Amino acid sequence: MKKIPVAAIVGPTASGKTALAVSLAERFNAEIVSADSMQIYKGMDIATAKPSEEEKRGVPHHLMDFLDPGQSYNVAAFCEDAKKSIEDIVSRGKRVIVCGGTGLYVDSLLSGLDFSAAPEDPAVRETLLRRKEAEGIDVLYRELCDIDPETAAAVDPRNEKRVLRALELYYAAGEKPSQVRARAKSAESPYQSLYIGLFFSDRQALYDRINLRVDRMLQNGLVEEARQYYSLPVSVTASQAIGYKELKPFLDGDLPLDAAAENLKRATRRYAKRQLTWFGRNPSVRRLLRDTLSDAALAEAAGQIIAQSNLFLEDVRG
RNA sequence: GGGAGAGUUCCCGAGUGGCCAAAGGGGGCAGACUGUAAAUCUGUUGUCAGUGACUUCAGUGGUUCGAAUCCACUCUCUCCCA
Repeated sequence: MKKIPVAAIVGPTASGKTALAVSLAERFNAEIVSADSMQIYKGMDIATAKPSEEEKRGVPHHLMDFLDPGQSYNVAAFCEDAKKSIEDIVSRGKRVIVCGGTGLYVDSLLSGLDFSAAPEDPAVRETLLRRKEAEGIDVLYRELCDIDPETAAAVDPRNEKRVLRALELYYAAGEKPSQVRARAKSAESPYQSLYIGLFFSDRQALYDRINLRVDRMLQNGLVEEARQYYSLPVSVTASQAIGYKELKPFLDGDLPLDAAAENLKRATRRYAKRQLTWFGRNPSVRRLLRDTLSDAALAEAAGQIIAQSNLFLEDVRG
């Protein structure tokens, strides 16, 4: 079967992925599939730097702004939804550009991970959670060591989420987590992907952009958005968003706004660093040094990479 | 003017004679990452050569085999009485 060509724009937050993706979409007659774990949520606009209609310039964006913050979401759901979006786009003869900063989502999708092989089991999870409370994570980790030394070796004993998930996999699937995961990985990817990653030779240049962006968010009403956000129930997934939890102490009157804003900037910088680490280790990412490049110059450089790769040469429908 | 107290490594903050380059936290830096991933977790953080050396605990001088820790004076800050 012919693989579907997909260009992926990745990079840290505030690096200019959104604008770049829109430019490229216009140039290559593409639509955008967002791979962002927070921009999926409705109402969380300012904090997630969701592009405005104007910024989208008429380019359709998929998997953005479609879920209520009360709903949980995860990689598996993303991969499933993204697959459908891509099929839809391709069926209409358009190209696909995946754009987003959630590395796990992008990589899982494009590498064709089969999550049906690694099921989720809320009941098992619940039981494990309760056991953790009662017996402690150490006991569970030792259990994992007995069950699957290979997985145990790769998981830090103190990383409760990972220990729990590994055990969940075992009790839900009935076989070693390492085997389950190997199977999930074995499926061949339906995509032919070209990663373009935005990087900075000068870390401070990125941090300056982040700081500036947070200031703008505040000017644009982030505080009010945070108030609304806290007026309704939020899912675990949505509760992780950077932008509200940092402002909470201010909303509660425990911290002045400038201090809360500083914490928000710091949280964002750290997030960006993790993204840099994630995408930086991927050898198939074509690096573009963003630094002081203008949006136009950046779009031109990225456009050339895509053109030279012949990724979008053939008719998608083949 | 008189009295009380404090000055520690990027920051906060332990340490009151050797086990102190100095707890802990914060911050920084680096890394991991397969159904919560904007999350979670790890390592590292005086300098230099890599089992050692060197410089550091406001400053100067002193006591001692040995001081961040004791003494004297100096500087700075906080507080109380005038």
